[in-house]
Amino acid sequence: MSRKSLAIGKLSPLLGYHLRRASGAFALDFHEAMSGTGMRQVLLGILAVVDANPGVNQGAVGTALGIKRANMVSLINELVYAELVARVVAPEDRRAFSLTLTEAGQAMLADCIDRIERHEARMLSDFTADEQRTLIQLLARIEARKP
Amino acid sequence: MSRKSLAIGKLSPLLGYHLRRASGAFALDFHEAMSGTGMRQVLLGILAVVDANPGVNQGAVGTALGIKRANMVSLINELVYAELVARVVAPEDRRAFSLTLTEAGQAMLADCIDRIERHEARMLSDFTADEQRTLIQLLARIEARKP
DNA sequence: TATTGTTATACTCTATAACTATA
DNA sequence: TATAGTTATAGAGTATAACAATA
Repeated sequence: MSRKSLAIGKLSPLLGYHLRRASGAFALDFHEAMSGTGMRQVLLGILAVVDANPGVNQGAVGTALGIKRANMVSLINELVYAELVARVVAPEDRRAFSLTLTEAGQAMLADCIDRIERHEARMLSDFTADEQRTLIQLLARIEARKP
Repeated sequence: MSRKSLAIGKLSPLLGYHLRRASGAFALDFHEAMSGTGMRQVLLGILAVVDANPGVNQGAVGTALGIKRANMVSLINELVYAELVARVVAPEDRRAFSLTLTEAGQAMLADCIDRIERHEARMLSDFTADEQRTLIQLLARIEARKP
């Protein structure tokens, strides 16, 4: 029965490979954790950034999260349609939209953050608090390296 | 001119968020590094696993890399069509395919690994060797957590 | 002219279900 | 009946280019 697990060869010393696999594992469990909420990783990112920056422009949210303008459109449409985000023309620049969370959006964010905390605790159950901090700090330095 | 960068709020302590962003940043630079080769992250993973396990079955490669059987089909087709992978019916199980790298496949893998090493060196230029090892080890523990 | 958001579009990755041929 | 691979299909993320309205 014991199926010998395969060698990954030249992939093993490559950080990019491990990043991809670890990120995929997290995404999969994240997806399960969100079951029933309708939320996905991108949407939750947007909710969190709008929450932290009420009145922020649509484009600025995209920039903060690495989402292209063109792709923001339908994502924001989804959130507005779900009545989680309110979108009004920005008074000081009528080209732009000013975004805020609705009450339902705030409740959704709070619920999802709860779920995510349990999901992360599950994924990281054999990591010390120190290891978790180290990991986040190292990853944050990689993100920052984007020119 | 200085555009204030936006707060990411409740995302900041979430490991999953940082994993996703760091993995995305790596994927983007990986893509540039592969320019002209026609290789992508998944395809390179397959080449590396076939290289490390000559004669391996198609399904086993998928399992090792977390790729579903159904999705392996067109990926292997691509590699066979590009004459990087040779696919023959497995002598001991005629349902299965036995995969090996062609000479062109070995050359492609070698070229891409060179490019990837430069790409990773670029992404990790301000990381010590110790930090890189730590990061890989922590990530590998997350991958292993997949049930 | 530059910027904000929009539309249209295409490619890739991933997922499920139903099928075939071998075992 | 179980497994290896296949087909068809759908959802999601991301990319580019051309456009309208506003600055």
